[in-house]
Formats: sequence, C-alpha cells, structure tokens
Amino acid sequence: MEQQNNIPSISLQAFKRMPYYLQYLKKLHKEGAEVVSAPSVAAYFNFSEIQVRKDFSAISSSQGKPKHGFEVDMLIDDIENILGYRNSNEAVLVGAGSLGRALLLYSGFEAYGLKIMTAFDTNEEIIGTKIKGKSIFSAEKISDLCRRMKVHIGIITVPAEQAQVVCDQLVAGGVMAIWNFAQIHLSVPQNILVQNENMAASLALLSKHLREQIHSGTEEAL
Amino acid sequence: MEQQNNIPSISLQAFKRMPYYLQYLKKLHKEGAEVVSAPSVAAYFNFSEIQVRKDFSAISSSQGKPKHGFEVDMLIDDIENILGYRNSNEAVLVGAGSLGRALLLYSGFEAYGLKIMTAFDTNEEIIGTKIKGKSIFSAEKISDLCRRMKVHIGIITVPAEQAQVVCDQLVAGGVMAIWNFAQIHLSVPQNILVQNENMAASLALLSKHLREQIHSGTEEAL
DNA sequence: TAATTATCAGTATTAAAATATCGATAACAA
DNA sequence: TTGTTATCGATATTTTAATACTGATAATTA
Repeated sequence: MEQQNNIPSISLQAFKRMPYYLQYLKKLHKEGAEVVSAPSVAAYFNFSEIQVRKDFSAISSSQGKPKHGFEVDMLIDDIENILGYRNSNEAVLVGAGSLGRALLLYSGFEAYGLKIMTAFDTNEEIIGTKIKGKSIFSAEKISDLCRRMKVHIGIITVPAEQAQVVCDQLVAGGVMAIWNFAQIHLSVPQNILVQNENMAASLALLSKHLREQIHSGTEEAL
Repeated sequence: MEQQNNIPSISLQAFKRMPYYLQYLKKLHKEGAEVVSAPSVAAYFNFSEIQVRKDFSAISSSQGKPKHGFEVDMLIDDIENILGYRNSNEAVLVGAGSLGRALLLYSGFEAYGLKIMTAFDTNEEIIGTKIKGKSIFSAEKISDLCRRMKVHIGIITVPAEQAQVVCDQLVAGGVMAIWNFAQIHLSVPQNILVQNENMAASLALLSKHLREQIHSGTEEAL
C-alpha cells in the first residue's frame, strides 16, 4: 500500500500520542506561548526528549529552530490535520443499552470530528424514542439507512453475541470503519477497518498493577 | 524490576490480546470443544499461527500436544488468572457527567472483576442522588472516602481541566491505579499506574482510514 | 508396525519502535 | 565579536514485538 500524499509517514504509536500533544499544545497556546521545545514537552509527559522531537518532525510541515523549539500554532495545525479533526465524520451507533446510551449522551466526540447521527436497537420499547435528539430505529433498518444517509462509521455497543451480525449489516450498508466496543473479534472484508476499544484489557492492566503492588509490598522475594 | 512469581513474563501486546482469546475460548468451551489448536485460533482472529502459539505458551501452565492443540479449559483458567478476573477490584468514579453516568450505568465491568462502589461530582444538583444504587458524593470527600473504603482504583471522567486535581485527590486517598478517560496527561508518583483510555486516538484512526479509502478511490497516484 | 501428518517447542531472523550519539546552528552572554 | 549553550536534525544502536525456520512428537493411516 503506497503512501498517501497528504498523510505523512508516521508510526502507529506516534499517531496515538498526537491527541495528547494536541491537548497540551492548545493549553500552551491559550497561555500565550508561541514556541515550545521538545525537552519541555517531554518533561511534561515523561516521554524522552528524542521521542518528542521525532514525533514532531514526523508531522510538522515546518522545522524546529535550535535554542527555541517549534512553533506552537504550526504544530497544532499539523496535528489537527493528521488527526482529521477538520473533516467531520458522521456515524451511527448500534446498541442503545447502557453503554450505547452513554456514548449517545456524551457530547465530547464532536470536538474530535465525530457526529453520531442516529442509533439502532432491537428493543421494541426504545425504538422510536430519542436520546439527545437522536432517533432510535429498529436494527432491521441498519443497512438501508446507512446507505441512504451515506454514513461511513459504525459504532457497535451491543452484547458480544450480536456484534458480528450487526457488523455485517453495517458493512452491507456501506460502512467502512467500525468502532467496536463489544468484547469479540469481528470478521470483516479486507478494506474495512475495525477499531477495537479494548476496555477489558485496560481493566486487566489496572488489576495486574494492583496485584504487583500488593505483592511487592507484602512478600519480598521467591 | 523483578519478575513476580505468579505473573509469567508476557509482552504488553500479548497481554492485551488475552481478553479476545478468552472470549473465543469460552465460546468454544460452551460448544463442547476440549482442545483447540493454534492454527484454528489464528484463523479466527486473522493472527499468525506462530503468534497465537507464542501467546498461549507464554501464559499456559500446561503444554500443547502435537496434532491436537491446547486444552481449552486449562487455557481459560490460565488467562483468567493472568487477567485477574478472579479477584474483584473495587473502584470509585469521579465525574458523573454524561460519560461517567454511562459507565456507572454500564453493567459489563463486573464480568471483568471491576466493581464501582461510589461516584463523586462537584455538581450540587446530583450530589446526594444515586445512579444504579451508587451514591454520588461531593468531590471534596474523595481522599477521605477512598481511604476509609480502602479503594485502590479510581476512574476519571471529568473534563480535562479538572482531571489533574481529581487525580491528586485520588492518589492522596490511597488509590494506586487510575483509569483515565480525560484527554489529558496526568502526573502521578512513580508507583501509581495511569491507564489512559485514548478514545480520541481511536476516532482519529477511524477518520484516517476513511480518508485513505476515499483518496485511494478517487485519485490514483502522486 | 512403519509412514504420514498436523501440530508443537525452541531458536533465529526480521520489522517496528524507542533511545542514544553526534555534528550543526540559532540565540544569547561575555 | 567570539564563545557558550540549548536545541535541532540525521544517523546509529538497542529494545521489543512479530514472524520464520527447524527438528521433535503424538495421533492417524497404510
């Protein structure tokens, strides 16, 4: 797969760090800072200075200046570009249960360019109702409505057992990228992206840390 | 840092794959399967056969058998052990806004050993009310209550500007692991773990994929 | 019982990411 | 004006994760 002309080559890991840089750079910008150096950013995030410089040079259209650093507003511009916060993406959500409901109510996504248009569910009781102004339709209509609305992002918040069926319907409806909150692997055609929000892994990491802390506190060796 | 005796050495990436394996293995178990081979698991997940075998051998107490594979129930056991689903972890949540509310309502975490005990907020209107049986206290009481309840996990779902303050209060209350949904870097003492739920990065990856799809469709080269 | 085969385990290689090294340069101070 | 310094960019090294290779082994078949 070739390099897209407007999307510079950048490692996946670096890409994931970008939202954090952006948040900090915006804060600096608000405080009136015009330039920022890699070492100072690194200190803030507990990253290595080299990593930050590499990350910046990977996305920056301009160069940094010795002894000064990088221009804050240029960086903000470049990162927003990379992250695609400029172009708003429309999405549908399937599964208006507790988690889905939560995401519908959450207003934070629009800042990142995501607009949830409508939701789907199988529960007769909530079909036809609205959450935050978004209508809830019967899950049967997924493919049809996605196609008509030309929506290309689907958010899956149904229980694991139903996730694959829902996924297939979304794909049939022309969805090209899926944000999957269900704890199950989804099979999709080649060119469809499944982005798994692996909350179980996060929880397990928290739990692992606690165990390690407790063990290192009580027992000493062995 | 030395190796904990009860936690085998395993790469971070492999650890994160474990919840997915677990879900699939449980499904197989329910269907009556007693053994499973690395190649078949790999086919299901579109992973490489070697990766799966490596992952299994990293966590498995028993060995696989040539021509047969691994024992399903042994694997389930080992993975649940690794992930810490056995020992239930108690947590508090700070920020009962839209996202926090959602997480409080979401019942899925208990399956992973996480039990949200109470929540905190600064909004006078909701302090004293309950969500899903969980009382909402004033944020002023975070440190005090965490200490008294001996809770070691804190979930942060407040706006970015307030996250660091909340984090400090949690740490002061004896919290040792933080699940951070705010889009901001948190500074903590050395032995405290911050697990960032980086939803902005997920969204950005979806958006990037869409752009690439669209570009590869319309333009051809350059 | 011997040959075949699917799978395993262990070691080696490759790829990706993070980190280190080093010379260059713009700003600042003497 | 000249030296010092903080930072930069480019290249090299190390570390970590993923993949490939090879010989061994338990089950199956001839």
